[in-house]
Amino acid sequence: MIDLFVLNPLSVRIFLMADKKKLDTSPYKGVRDFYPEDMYVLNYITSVMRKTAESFGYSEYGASPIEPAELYKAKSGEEIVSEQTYTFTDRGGREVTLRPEMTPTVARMVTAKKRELSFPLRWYSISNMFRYENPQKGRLREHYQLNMDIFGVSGLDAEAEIIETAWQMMKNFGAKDDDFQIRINSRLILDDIFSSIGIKDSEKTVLLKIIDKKDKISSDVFADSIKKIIGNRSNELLNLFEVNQRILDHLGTDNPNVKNLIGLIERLDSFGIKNIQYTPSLVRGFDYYTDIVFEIFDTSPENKRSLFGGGRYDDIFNLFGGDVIPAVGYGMGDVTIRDFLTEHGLMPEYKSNTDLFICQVSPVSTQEISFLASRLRASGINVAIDLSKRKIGDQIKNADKMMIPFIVCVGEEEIKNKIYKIKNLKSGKENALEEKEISNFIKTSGV
RNA sequence: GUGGCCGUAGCUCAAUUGGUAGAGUCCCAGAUUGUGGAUCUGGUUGUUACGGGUUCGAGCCCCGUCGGUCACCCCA
Repeated sequence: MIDLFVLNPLSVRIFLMADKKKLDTSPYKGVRDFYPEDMYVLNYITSVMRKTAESFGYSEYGASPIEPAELYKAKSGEEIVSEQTYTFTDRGGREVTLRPEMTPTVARMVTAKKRELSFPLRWYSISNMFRYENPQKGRLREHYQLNMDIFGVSGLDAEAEIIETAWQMMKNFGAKDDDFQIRINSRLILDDIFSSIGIKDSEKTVLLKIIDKKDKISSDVFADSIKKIIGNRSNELLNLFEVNQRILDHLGTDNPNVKNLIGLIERLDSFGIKNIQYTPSLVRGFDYYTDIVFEIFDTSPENKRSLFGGGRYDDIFNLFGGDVIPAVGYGMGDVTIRDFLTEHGLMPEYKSNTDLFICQVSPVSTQEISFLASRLRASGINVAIDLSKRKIGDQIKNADKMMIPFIVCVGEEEIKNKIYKIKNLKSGKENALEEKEISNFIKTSGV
């Protein structure tokens, strides 16, 4: 209840009926408010993503965050849909889900217009995703995610390009080559290894799960877990996983999947991408990836984790019937990237989008400075005027707090002489200018 | 869904074995009715997350709920 009402007994009586608790001001569990400073960072992140994606010729698409629940049930296990997503029944009895990822949506869209789209297709999207689980570092209930996909190319050209965009993305965020590592593996190579030592399909799923954890658990636990599933065949498997190269040697360079992987790494190397690491234990879930998978890893000791990743997922189009469409792509979330930028000191400094703040000095009226502001906006700069009518010092202080780079105080003198002292709040320097010079001065100031 | 740690002023944090809440900062006013960050003076910070319980007495102890954080599960 508001204090004002508490003072008045009559009001108290009236509002007792409502007797509402004070509303909580914090955001819903696991989601974020974006105050201007936060929005600035999000906008920075998405602008780098957008710029990079478009520099490779990718077109932006979008879709509603709400989808029929079947879209996810068909693809992933029933458990993920019921326990890890926001799924509910709408008023019309339809079961719907807030999208936890973009891939099913984009596959749906591509399939629907397959005949009129010109392949290969290069698409990207920056959209929010939802998942229902307890928040932890790098994983909230809502996050924004860039999705980069290339459809209609079945050879390694697609993988090479998509990984190059990921690498370029990191470079455009200011990362150096040794800040991160690109880990690559092939699901098909794992399959070949499994069949070469007689692993049954029924054992594969559990085995992949353990292999994926190899770097997170001790080698003893790893060996024991493997042994538990495949018994005495584990010796051979563990031996192969001891040294990365051993797996490739075991299958031989005539193996088409090995050939493909080596070709991809050589291609990337020729682009000047050197921070690549063949990582046989890289699995990435076990849902729809069919061949090459890759992950971008943060190499800093404090934040050793996967930043984002993706791979080839040709089979997902089976869901919608019809022909298979080859597809390679990845998803990159804003939360992990934000952590990465913070960790590596790559966060941009906040700056207001307002270029100039006009302080009002009495007896000049708000109307008079409004006219000036309006003319300046027409000349191409963003201008805010004071409405507080407080002391000049306070007006300047507020402008500075809002990180507005320039201010000008307008009073009788300025109106009479038509000369304005444009003050740079960071340096404290003032320049006396005519009105028509102001816009150009600010635009070329580099602030 | 499970577990550890945590929750005191807008923010960062104090408060002795349980004895009715404090500092810095921020904010507001003034010194300074046309120029910010400095200094000085004065001023407001609060149902100690919420709800129960134990006690003469709870910020402190116990139970529950909610939230934060980290991890597990899972990973899109």
